[in-house]
Amino acid sequence: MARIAGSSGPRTEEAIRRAGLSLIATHGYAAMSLRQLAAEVGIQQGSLYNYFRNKQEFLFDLIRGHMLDLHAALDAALLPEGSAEARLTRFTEFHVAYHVERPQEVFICYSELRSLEPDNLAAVVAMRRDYERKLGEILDDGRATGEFHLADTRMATLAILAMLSGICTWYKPGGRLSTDGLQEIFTGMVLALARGETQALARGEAAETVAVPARRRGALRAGIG
Amino acid sequence: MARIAGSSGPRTEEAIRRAGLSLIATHGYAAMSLRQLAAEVGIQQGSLYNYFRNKQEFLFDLIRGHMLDLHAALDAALLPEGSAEARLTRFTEFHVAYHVERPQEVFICYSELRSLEPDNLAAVVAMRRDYERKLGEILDDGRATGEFHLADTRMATLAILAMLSGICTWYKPGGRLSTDGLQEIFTGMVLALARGETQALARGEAAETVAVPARRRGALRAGIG
DNA sequence: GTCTATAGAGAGATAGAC
DNA sequence: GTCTATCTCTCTATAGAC
Repeated sequence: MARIAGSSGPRTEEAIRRAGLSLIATHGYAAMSLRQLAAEVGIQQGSLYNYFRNKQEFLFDLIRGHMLDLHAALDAALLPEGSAEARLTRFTEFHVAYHVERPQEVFICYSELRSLEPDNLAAVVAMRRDYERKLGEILDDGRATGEFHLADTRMATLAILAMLSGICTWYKPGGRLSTDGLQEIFTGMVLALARGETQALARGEAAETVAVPARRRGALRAGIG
Repeated sequence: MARIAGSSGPRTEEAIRRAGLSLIATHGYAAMSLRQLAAEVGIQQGSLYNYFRNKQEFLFDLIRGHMLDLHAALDAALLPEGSAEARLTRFTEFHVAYHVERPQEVFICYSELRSLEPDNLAAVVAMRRDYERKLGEILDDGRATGEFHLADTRMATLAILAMLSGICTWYKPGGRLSTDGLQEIFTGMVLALARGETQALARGEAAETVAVPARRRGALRAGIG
């Protein structure tokens, strides 16, 4: 990635941001060296410190910035009123579109929580709780009105978010499905899940206990040492 | 973690395995140093090389070993015949139980794929494809028999696996729900999702385009430099 | 099989010239 | 704002005594 010599602060900052997102999403925060990052941007490693105080702060800025964007975008997209089904549909459409639009940032926000120092982690977790709460309220409302039949709205919240957020682990631009197509398919699945009401039927048919066998022995390379 | 001095190969091996799972699940492969690992086991860092040739091989052994266990356990648990609903129920019960039983290993198998070298990654991805295929066949069969009404069975496969595998990111032993309780709740949600058939209803109500706003400017720390 | 000691490479971060 | 140079630390991996 060649670079025009000379000063160009804002452009450099944006280039660092983009290169960082890409490198962290691909290799992980701990595995990305600042030398790699600088090379990708086309500057020297020491110059990075004009843009952050240390590597941890860089990660936190990326994640916090994304969370702020996400919340602002969600608040703008959500329906303030309407049926729970309509609101859940809107939530799902938004969530899918956002994940398709910025898969790297979303992925990092899940996968690099472990790399945040305690204070930074706490700040991000609080924002994430808030996001979960907004979905949880829709599900609770829908259960109260009888639109949804969920055994456990907290589990449903986690299940729906995991299902939708999984998109950023496999989505590639230019794939078989458009954003619209993905929204329609996932909206259908989420609504079906929330409407539920048929939980008990099939379970009796296969309700023997499913045991998980014990771990194999000698897991590490046999024959060494 | 104190240790009885002297030789004890098999016990040391198991201790390394367990400490490695814990450290990698907590901090990640790249962030775990072999000094940390050795300290956790109670041996010196150089001694680890009696148990693996290098750090990468250690990771691959952990992941491959887990995938072998997982496949063997799934094959033992799956119903060879029966309705698609019964087979999907059984699949879900198994998957939930396995994730509750070994959350660390499962988590590593998702989160550390990025840390595998190309050949090792290819081997693991192939095993994972096989696992997805087994779920995909159940969904296809159910759609053929009319038990399931899914717009896209490939998306449903990914969605169900993401939803179930998310368990290992938040499950802690001794929580509010037992394994049985989780199996029942998740089986209910998976079956409701698969039965579907109501996709188009609510969508018209909230079908305006949901736009994702542009990225904020100045994402990195303002005012530095 | 475990230990001590160390080689050799690469990491994050800083200083000062331009 | 960027560069070169370097400090200091930690990392993986190896060698050889016991």
